[in-house]
Amino acid sequence: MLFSKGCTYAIRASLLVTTKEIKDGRKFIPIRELSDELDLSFHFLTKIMQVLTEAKIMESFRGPNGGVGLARPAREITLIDVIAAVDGLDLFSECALGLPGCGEKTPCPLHAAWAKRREDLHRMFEKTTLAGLAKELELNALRH
Amino acid sequence: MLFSKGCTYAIRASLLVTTKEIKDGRKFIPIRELSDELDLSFHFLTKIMQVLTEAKIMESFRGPNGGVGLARPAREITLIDVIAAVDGLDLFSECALGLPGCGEKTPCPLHAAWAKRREDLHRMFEKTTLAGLAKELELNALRH
DNA sequence: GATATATAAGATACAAGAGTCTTAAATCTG
DNA sequence: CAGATTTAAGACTCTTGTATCTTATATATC
Repeated sequence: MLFSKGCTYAIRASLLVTTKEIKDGRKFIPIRELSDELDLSFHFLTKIMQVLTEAKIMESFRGPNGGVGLARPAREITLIDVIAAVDGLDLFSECALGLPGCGEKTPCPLHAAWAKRREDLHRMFEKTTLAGLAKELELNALRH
Repeated sequence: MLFSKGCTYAIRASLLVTTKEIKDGRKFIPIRELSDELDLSFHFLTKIMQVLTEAKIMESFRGPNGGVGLARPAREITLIDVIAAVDGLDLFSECALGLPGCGEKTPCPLHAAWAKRREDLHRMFEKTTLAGLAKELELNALRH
């Protein structure tokens, strides 16, 4: 898999928070509500949302009417922010063959081809914002 | 990581077998020799080479002067063959968010962007042969 | 045929990732 | 203030990937 499970859960949950914030105008969404709708473990998602909170991507609030919400406007949060917080950015800097010395000066035979593509992937995830994905989701719903 | 460790070892070992076959004209290379030169566990590499042998990418021969060798000409073995045997091809067909229903008809918001790139990656690994990588390695050595 | 060499196969051990559970702390409501 | 709600934190378990070890089996050489 490209991302760890935790990372895909983080992306899906962030996106759900975004749409709820935009459509319902709510500031904090209970993690229980997110885990129910995404059909995944509440406790596991809690741990992941804590990581996003530490990374200043989310804000959290305890007690009744509490939950998690975006710490910044959805158009200012990119997928790279979420990926970096959960999985780190090794994927976008590592050699495809895991060779530590591989680089421009001493390339492995796959270096040129992979470096080009991993940078393209990095740029794509950097350009993709939660607001953009939410918009995309809405358009898909309309088309069905 | 893009590939499992076993998969990167498989690629590196296959490539080493290729260069030894081309340069020294030997048919079978002992796994011990490969693990020594690649600096990784002999027993682990043995298991991986068994997978490649089962997949008809390698041939093996026991006893003195035995070892493993390419089952076909190096220009007919692609990286996709090796990757498919060790890690499988899920990476090139799966949704980036791990959503089972994701596809052209019911796309997740990342579908279009990721599908394009994962197909490009697939084509690249499909076009890359062991012979091509060995050639690349030789050119790199000349440039240093 | 005896011995040494080398892979084959499978059992076992270790580590990391994924997921669960429990307890604590903060906050709101009545 | 009491009780309900909700996140925080960390211990714990389960599973999977990674790695090692042991015992077969096949082959070549002498």
